Amino acid sequence: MDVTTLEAPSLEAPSLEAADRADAVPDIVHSPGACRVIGDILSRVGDKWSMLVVMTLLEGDRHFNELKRAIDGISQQMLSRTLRALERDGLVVRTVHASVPVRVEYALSDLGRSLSRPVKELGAWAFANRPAIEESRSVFDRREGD
Amino acid sequence: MDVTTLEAPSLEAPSLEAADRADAVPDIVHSPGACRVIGDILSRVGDKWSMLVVMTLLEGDRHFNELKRAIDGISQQMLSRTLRALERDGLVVRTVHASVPVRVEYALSDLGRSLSRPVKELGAWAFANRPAIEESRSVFDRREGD
DNA sequence: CTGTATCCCAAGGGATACTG
DNA sequence: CAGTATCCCTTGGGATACAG
Repeated sequence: MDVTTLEAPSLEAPSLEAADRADAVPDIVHSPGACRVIGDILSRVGDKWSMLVVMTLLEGDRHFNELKRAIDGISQQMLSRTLRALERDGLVVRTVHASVPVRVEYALSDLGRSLSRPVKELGAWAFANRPAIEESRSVFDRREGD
Repeated sequence: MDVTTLEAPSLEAPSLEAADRADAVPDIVHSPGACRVIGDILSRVGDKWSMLVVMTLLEGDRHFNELKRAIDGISQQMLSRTLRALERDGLVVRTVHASVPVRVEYALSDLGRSLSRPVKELGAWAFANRPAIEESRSVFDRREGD
């Protein structure tokens, strides 16, 4: 699972079967109310913590502090909020083990796992194109500085 | 391009070739600095306006007010900011036509078009699973109300 | 250990008015 | 037409402290 392997995937040659599938996706933007829906889902999936939690849970179930340690950078507050939001949306399943020190396990639901697919694609895109984006930014900023 | 066709795609049977590809994507979360990168890209791509602009531009080049009208709901302010951010990141190309009433054309760059693929996937997921999410929410909220 | 509550600051984002 | 600037309110999100 080396990150460097990410440089390769589908930048110019985007694994045609996948491209195929994407092209088959109707243009949802132009349907009535699509903007609302897109905005809605994005505000859920689009915040970094949700994605990070989902991606972490992809590897297996985790307890609260395991998640906190794994994601690190996230505050208790945000982890708690994020998990409840994900649970509410049915993406994450919360299981309380009524042992002496209470343990709570978080796991992805099937819905959550299905989300991981497009999310990974986006992550892969981000990783693959980050150099291009940063290059573009520095060029832009340099021109601004004239 | 009927929206209803979106109900179908890959909920339980996620178009296996696509699932295949996603599984082939390395787990970027666990590489050093991955969180920062993901968060960074998400804050760019994750805000609804950016996505909406990209998806609108997918159909063809647009002028400022054409975009404003097409997306509707967006303020001048945000459209302006969003376009500049997208331009800075190299996702959108801005062309000024020095005619009498100044016309500015916005178009997707190759990078922008490549982004549209994962973005569409996410949009399709959102649309396909919205019913499940809303169902889950209402169940969750009802239990809260006990 | 697993949270919830409070405080508080910074960023997001709309409305409006003004400029080239 | 294509913006930039200002004002101002809402939301995101961190730190800390407290509770089951």
